[in-house]
Amino acid sequence: MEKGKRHISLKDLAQELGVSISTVSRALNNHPDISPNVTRKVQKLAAEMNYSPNPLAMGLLKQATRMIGVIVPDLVTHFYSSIISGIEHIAEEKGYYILIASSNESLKKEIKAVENLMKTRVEGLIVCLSQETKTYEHFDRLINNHIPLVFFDRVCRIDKVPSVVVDNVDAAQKITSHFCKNGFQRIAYIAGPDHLNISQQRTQGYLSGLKKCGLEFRSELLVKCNMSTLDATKVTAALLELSIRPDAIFGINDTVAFAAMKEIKRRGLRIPEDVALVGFTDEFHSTVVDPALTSITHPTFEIGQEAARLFFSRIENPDAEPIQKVLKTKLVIRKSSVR
Amino acid sequence: MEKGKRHISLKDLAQELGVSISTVSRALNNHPDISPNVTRKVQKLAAEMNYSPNPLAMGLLKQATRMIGVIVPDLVTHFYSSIISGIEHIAEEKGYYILIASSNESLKKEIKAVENLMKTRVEGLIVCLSQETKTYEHFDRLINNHIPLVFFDRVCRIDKVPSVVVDNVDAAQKITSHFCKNGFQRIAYIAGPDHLNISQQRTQGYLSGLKKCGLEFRSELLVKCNMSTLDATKVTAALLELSIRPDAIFGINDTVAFAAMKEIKRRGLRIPEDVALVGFTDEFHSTVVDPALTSITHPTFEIGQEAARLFFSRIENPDAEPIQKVLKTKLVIRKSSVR
DNA sequence: TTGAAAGCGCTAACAG
DNA sequence: CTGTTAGCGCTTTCAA
Repeated sequence: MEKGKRHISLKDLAQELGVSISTVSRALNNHPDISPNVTRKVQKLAAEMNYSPNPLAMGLLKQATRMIGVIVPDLVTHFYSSIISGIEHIAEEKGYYILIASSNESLKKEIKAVENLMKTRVEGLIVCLSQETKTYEHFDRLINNHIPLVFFDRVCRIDKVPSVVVDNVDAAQKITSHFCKNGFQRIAYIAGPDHLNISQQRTQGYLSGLKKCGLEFRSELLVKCNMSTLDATKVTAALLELSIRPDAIFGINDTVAFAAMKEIKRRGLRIPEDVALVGFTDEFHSTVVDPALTSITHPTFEIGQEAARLFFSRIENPDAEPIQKVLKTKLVIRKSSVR
Repeated sequence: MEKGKRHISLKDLAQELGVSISTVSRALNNHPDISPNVTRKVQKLAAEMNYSPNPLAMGLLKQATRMIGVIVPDLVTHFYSSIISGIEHIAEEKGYYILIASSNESLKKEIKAVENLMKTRVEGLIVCLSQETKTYEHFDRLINNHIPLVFFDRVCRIDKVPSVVVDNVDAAQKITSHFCKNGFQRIAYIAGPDHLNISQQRTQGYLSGLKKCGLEFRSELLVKCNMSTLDATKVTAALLELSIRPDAIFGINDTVAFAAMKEIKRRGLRIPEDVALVGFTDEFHSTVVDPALTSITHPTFEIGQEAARLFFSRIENPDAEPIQKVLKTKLVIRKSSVR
């Protein structure tokens, strides 16, 4: 069995049976014109010889590769892996494959990923913006060419592109209220870059949460970081060194929450006695740390599924108004935030 | 720009320039026969019109899709995601894409994944066996058909298939010696299923480690689990309930180590004072738990890179003797194992 | 130096 | 009911 003959083709079947290629093709597709006899024979042989249609040939013919490109900021955090699982789940049902690329939180790599994926003729893209992304020409090009596109979590152009997000305002508000109910008064928030929708919305929820509880907003308690461990550690340190330090902190995501936790402990402060802590993380990580971290858990798998569903409805109905799915998060209360 | 004309083809370029398709093709490939003039003109227009060759057409012609199938037991742990990153890194250099499938630790899904990936005409497979996999017909078929195959971490058929593993014997021995040097006497080991090479080898390292330190092997301290959190919790509980309980435990992987940690803490025992703990995990998880977990860290990214390299040398030289790359692990000592 | 034609695997319009 | 033909985008003889 040498190279080049690993897969059998319609031709092989046709030769074997002494009929034409088109007859075989029709029989395999249950075309009504073909006699039941022939159909049966063809399908039997195809099964025996383990025939499977060549997707390259199909793709070339139909101009459809049944591939979706997926771009995520990174591949190694649970958040994205789990979303990818969700996407894959729906894609598989539809007989689609996904091609995964990571932007590594870099705009340059994101642009490159878009280009590369388009070169491979994926039918469209499902994307979470990189942290650096503030310009959108690379997506506008797709939009103008009517190439199916869906954003999730970190999104843009929502008037033109379907998207899946969680209710970040609500989530941040839940956290603030929770702190408040538990008697915390000086609630700090470590935010991300301003241009990211998730950061803006969580800030908004933080502010409205404070107001709802009748707490005054103090600008020194709202700090920004670039969501790296290093930067998060630095801003946490700054918070803890305030003349009157916060008695509660919430971090915008996993990385930030864990960095904060380490820094608080490193300084010999106790959680939650000295400083309470809440993050946005997943089930697994939250329970493995000590103290177990109260956190907002994202419905990651569902986010992926929903994004894929939006993608397919886009393929089927390209001209429909783009919709935005907003999923609810859950606040899971653990030790890190209750005295 | 309606559907079906998103990409421009050689034909488009040829028409625009009033030359034949073959001339365009040659010019683009810098064929020496073509006049420098024409070559220049063609390449200029191609660049302007943003031409990129259709990989489907190429694949059909060359019977090579430039795609590699990757099958991992799961997508959501750092270990595999990071290995995938490594594979992707090398694949990208070579202009290859990877198609990822997860077996979810199930043999049935693994077989299905092999089938599906082969149907998409990937050029070969890079695989880590599922936990359930004890039979290998689905891989033998590939081997017999000379389809490039590489295994990593959990491997089989190593006389026929190149593979990448870590030195598990050495790693387990390191752990045992480390415990011993720190004065621990009753060292327990939570192993995985017998048919997995990683489990066998680590058991071997555990045993030789004990011997080297002059410690006697006690059968009640060597327990097996199926590497699920549930099962790991159960066997940890059993260990802790022994009439004379172990003063040190090492767990075969992340899941087991964390489950053990939780169970130890749940019973009010202190780590490392009452029971020391060591695991096989990655940097991130090990430092985030409390106490920080001494652990063997895998060179995950490199494992992926190495696997991809083996894959390509397989493609280039299909008949070479398959080799096995053995990578070294590192024991990173943290609080969980030193008194 | 260039063009025409065949063929990779498949479907579909057109003829019988 | 079945075969012939053209064509998806590309490379590569073969001819000119």
